[in-house]
Amino acid sequence: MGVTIKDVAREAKVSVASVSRALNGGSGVTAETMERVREVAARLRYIPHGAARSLITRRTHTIGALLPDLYGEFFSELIRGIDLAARTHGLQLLVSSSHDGAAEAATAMHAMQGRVDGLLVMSPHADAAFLRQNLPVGLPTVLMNTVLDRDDYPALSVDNGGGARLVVEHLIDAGYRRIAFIQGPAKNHDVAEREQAYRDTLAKRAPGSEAIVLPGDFNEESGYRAGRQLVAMHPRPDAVFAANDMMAIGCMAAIREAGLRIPEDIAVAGFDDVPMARYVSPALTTVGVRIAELGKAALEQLMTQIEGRHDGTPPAHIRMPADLMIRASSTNERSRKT
Amino acid sequence: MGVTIKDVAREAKVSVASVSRALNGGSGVTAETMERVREVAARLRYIPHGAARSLITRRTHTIGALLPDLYGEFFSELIRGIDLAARTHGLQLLVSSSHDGAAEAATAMHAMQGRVDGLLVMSPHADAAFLRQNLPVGLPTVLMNTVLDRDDYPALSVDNGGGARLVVEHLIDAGYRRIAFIQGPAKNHDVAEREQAYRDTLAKRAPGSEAIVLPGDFNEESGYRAGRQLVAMHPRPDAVFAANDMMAIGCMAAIREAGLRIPEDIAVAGFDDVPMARYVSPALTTVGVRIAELGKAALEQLMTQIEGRHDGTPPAHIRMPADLMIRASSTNERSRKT
DNA sequence: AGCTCGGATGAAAACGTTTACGTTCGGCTC
DNA sequence: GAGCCGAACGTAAACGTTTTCATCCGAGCT
Repeated sequence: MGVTIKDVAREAKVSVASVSRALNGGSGVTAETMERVREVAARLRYIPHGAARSLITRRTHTIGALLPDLYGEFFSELIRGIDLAARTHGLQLLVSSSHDGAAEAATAMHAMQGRVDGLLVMSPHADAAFLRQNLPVGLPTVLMNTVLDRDDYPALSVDNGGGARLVVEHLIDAGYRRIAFIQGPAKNHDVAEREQAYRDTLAKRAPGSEAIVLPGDFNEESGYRAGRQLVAMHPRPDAVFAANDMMAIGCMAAIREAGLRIPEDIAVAGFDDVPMARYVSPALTTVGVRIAELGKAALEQLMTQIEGRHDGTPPAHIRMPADLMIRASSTNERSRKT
Repeated sequence: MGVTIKDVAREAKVSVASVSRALNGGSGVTAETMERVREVAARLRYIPHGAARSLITRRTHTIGALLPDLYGEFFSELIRGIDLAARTHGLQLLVSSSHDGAAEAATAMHAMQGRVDGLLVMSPHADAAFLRQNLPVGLPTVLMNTVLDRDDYPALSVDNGGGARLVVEHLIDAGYRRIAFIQGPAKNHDVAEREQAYRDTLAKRAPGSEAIVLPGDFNEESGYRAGRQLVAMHPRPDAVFAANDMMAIGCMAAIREAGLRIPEDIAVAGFDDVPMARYVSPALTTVGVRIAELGKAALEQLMTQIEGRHDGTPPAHIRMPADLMIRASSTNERSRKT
């Protein structure tokens, strides 16, 4: 169907080898034949067949990204960071998302074999055993936000613990004491780290107070439900820290509906700093995680691996710093309270 | 480096042909040898080489998506729709974005050759001549939001004109008369359609009023700048229709800063219905364009083309309906005004 | 017993490239 | 003018699969 290198060779009256030389480096051919070949190739609209080419060069100029989802600001931002970095290296992006089950994730990984030069993996199913079993051997891989018992692969992740600690410290410093926490999806490792830091910081910095934990699933609606529970509690919490921004926003809606003021009656904080966070009113205090930077850093890490510059050092595990963004939803100037 | 089919064949003491048969359909081999081959393949962690396989099968199980950008709600949503549809067909997604120039877009297209079964194209550079010149011949292609003089390729696009008309009609019906419009990027075709409909509707439904057009570039900040200009005008417009939601939101900030009320002093409307639109206050009147559905529809269209069911009918050009979402930013109950 | 038929298997071609290796040929050095 | 060297070019192998075709073998039939 398509026009191949042979067609060009025949038309230009040279061998396929010369066509290849003329179109690539250009060394080893006369300026004249190169000219002629290029002209013919353009006229015939010859475009090299990617699969055939990468079969022999062992290079695909593509990197694969395995993500749990594509929905929402977080992944949008992550992909953007990866894509931006990828195109400075002249790479394409093969994305695969929404692996609900481990089997599906495995299939996606297998499908990458021979089509990518390296893999960026963010998957809830990606424990060490799973990876060892399913990763194509010898394929450079970098993990993102993945819990790993051993340091088999380089990994990047958000400093969930540090971010959550900053939030709780900020709330305590602002005088809030009964601070609730809204969880995310059950098996999410990021959430677990945030919750742990919430509990630890609370215990350390406000010894008398107890942890108040409500369920959630990262969606706005679950934040709304948690907010409904929250306002009905006795005694009522005076601050709430949601495991992500969307739930915080849902929670704010519930608080407003109950006729309470933010932050005078209840302060609200989130996690992620999605663009929307600064537009809701009051603007949402949250943790900025520089997601695009994480994507970029992960790709750079992958590139050093692909280009074979393993300097013998064991694979690094980098934590991306998380910044506290203090906004109106928690900046009530009130002094201590019981 | 990787383990190939030959390794499996040697280890299982059969020919590569039998390995291939055992691992694929399974027909043409004894149950016993199939068992043995599968065991060996699993033990060796054999994963077929995608490029080699698709070189001969002429199938990649991948579709390419050429997008101008990945940033923001619009593309996030679009990719999600495409991805969702793709995975029901068992397809991977090869994305390529941010082609600033035509040359870059052409390179991206060429890189797809031999790596995808079909192409989804959304590009400002994609006029008919460009496509004819750069699209790999014989590669199924569907266009999205692309202006085309002839009906060479099937295409899907948002009903920009219809959506904009609904907004302007709504504003006029609500009693607004001095309605301004904030433009998007200069060469954007969607924007041009929206602006045209704005002008037409205004002329038809509110004959006395004149068009007031401010520059913008789709970013929130340009909306803010337009808002600053807007509030300083004499006479001041009493409504503003931004070519997208982010600019509308920026504009709202400028209006609020000027001490004016929305919608009492100035009504605001946007386009796209990004998730944020319902969370700003007042909630933003806008046009919902079902972006994910557009992506899904485009992919389905592409699939029928790939599977060779061209039923002789000329390629369809489908318009996705746009729904007016009336919210608080424009629902001031005021009767006519000069 | 001889024949045919069909299923399991292996050898080899094919996919479209790149590249190692020969071959040719022109020009240079002596 | 003979010999040599290097550049240009063609031939063919290689990449890892799938698939066609031929071969082999055992079972069933006459």
